[in-house]
Amino acid sequence: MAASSFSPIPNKEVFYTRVWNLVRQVPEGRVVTYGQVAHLIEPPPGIISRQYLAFGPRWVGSAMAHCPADVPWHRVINAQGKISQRASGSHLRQRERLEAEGVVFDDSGRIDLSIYGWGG
DNA sequence: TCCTTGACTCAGA
DNA sequence: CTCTGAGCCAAGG
Repeated sequence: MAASSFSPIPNKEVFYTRVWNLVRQVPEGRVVTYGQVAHLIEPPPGIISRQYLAFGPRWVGSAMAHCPADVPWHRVINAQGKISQRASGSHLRQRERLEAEGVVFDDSGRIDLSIYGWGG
């Protein structure tokens, strides 16, 4: 009933902010996976843990789709250690930025998370 | 309001 | 190693 007078800030907005805040803490030359981000941050209140486990990583992806310019979005990759190719074509610049930070790619275009993974 | 698309991950074959 | 299906959310037209 309280939501009739004004537009309340969706929990997803808070979730996005937490995602951006965590990504900003990723040091240069390190990478982190979507699933790892979803696991490190605190999920919004009222969220079902089962749904969070299933779609948490996708929410992180949605958050990165609208992340501010100061967020090192290029340091976020998928659990396979590879860069997700997207229609925007920004994945090309993502690899370019990572290589500029000293990240080495495998012959298959995969990054060794044991070395470049955040906390690894 | 319905339908389509999407920066994901895991398990099984 | 690669390929497929399930999960059942969010944003835009």
